[in-house]
Amino acid sequence: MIRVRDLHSWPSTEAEAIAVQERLRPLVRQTGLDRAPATAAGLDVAYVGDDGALVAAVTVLDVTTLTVLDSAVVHATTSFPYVPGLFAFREAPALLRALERLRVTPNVLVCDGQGLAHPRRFGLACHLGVLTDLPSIGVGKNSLGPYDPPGRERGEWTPLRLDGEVVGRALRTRPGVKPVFVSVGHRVDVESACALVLRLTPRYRLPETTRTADRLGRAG
DNA sequence: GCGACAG
DNA sequence: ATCTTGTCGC
Repeated sequence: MIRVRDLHSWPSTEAEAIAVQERLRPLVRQTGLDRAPATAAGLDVAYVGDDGALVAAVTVLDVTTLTVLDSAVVHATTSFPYVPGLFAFREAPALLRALERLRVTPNVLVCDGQGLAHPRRFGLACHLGVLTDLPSIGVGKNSLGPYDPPGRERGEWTPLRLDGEVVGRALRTRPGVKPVFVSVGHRVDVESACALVLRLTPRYRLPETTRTADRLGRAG
């Protein structure tokens, strides 16, 4: 089963949150995946109306058949506001609780957001990866920085830069459709991350993992 | 100071 | 993220 490492308490101010990110950043590892992952987890959060009520959903898929092997849902309330760069402090607590409820431990976490493609190189994917010590990757629908459009064909990509540093890739998963933004979360290399994303996108722009998690979250 | 800014 | 119908295209 998945165990969450108690590396820090959850801050309530932006300054504390930034301090946590800078303290955990050195723990990120980019070592390549030993072998192609057989299972992958999709994580997503749905917001329900007024306050900070949300639903964290996680699904575990067989990478070959794209069949859902396991899933978990957690209803919670966030107090941390949405601040670009501090996204994890809003969604990670509930997502971690959902991960702890899984009966099947996935080989890799596919997060809905950025990994190293983050202002302090510690996006949601890095945070979840380090706290669970599981391989993880970030697949964002939008980029935090500018990027050159990759070729029109599926599989083509361009380097994603931030502050002049390569932090990920803008990857085309569907011909002529807006690319997704892939970056390393923990214990994976960019090449393996993109290969996995392509396996998870035989039909749609977004990985099947995030699609199933998204649907589960909306269903409640 | 002003605008931009993962979900 | 979320509010939202029809419509254009494969």
